[in-house]
Amino acid sequence: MPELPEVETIARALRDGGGLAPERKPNPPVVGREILQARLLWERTLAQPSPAAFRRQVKGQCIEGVSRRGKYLCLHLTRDWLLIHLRMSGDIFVRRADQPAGQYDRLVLSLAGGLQMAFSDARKFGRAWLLADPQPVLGTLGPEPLDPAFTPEIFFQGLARRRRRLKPLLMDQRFIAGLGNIYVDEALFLARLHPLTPAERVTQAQAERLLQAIRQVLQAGIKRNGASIDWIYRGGDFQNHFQVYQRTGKPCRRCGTPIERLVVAQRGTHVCPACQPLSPADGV
DNA sequence: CACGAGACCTGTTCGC
DNA sequence: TGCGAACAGGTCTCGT
Repeated sequence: MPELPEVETIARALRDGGGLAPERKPNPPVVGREILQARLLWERTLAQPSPAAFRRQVKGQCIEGVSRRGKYLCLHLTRDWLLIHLRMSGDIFVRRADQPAGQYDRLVLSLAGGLQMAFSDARKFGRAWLLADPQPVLGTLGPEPLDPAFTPEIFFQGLARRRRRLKPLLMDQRFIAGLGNIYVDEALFLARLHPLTPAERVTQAQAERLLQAIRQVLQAGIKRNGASIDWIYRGGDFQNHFQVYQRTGKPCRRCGTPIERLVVAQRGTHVCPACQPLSPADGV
């Protein structure tokens, strides 16, 4: 599920209060609350440290703040950082302590004030880290796409140095942080660039357009509380505004040409063949 | 350096 | 109705 806009939505709800129960009913913020107890229901969810050390260390710490870096949810505790990556099917639910556990709960924190915060994850790909220093995990991430310090010029220089195709490059979290399959497809459509375009072939003007498109789709996603598809991550609305993602065969909203689906880097990829032509020189 | 395949997992949907 | 295949928002590792 979660790409940058979905994780940002969750971070804001944890910080400011908001819809995080399975039904997305408003909840009080978890910031400022003490962690009374941790329950680990699927051990491999914890990347670091050991389950015993985790339970011992996290107990009694207070959630001082919540932020996001790339697709990581970052809980700033009294002494440590609790980093959570939702991967494909993860979500965070806040409920009253007396409410029943969710079917896919993997890690549950009991909080002061009669609340619990659950890391739920049907596919068990999600991971959590408890670290004094988050740098080893977050340090490999590329720039934040919405950071004004990340200029079109820097982006263009980065593209010019790479021979990779645009789609796998934009999905690479070391190159740029936070984009996944949905938002890459949407951004490439907006910028009218084919996913197989070699990065080094992108002109300065196209790079500017692409960065602008990336920011536009991310901001639209955040504004609509993320995208909800299938049974995972409910509450978002951005899925109703997709231009190409999962619109195979449907008419392009710009030109009417049927949207095509191809596979790039083993991921389903959606393009308008008319709006996003691939130069013959760039091959397939 | 870049790419593809396979792993890690479970659930839903589609075709026969 | 049943059953297997395909597919799903991500990332890591290995082989070429």
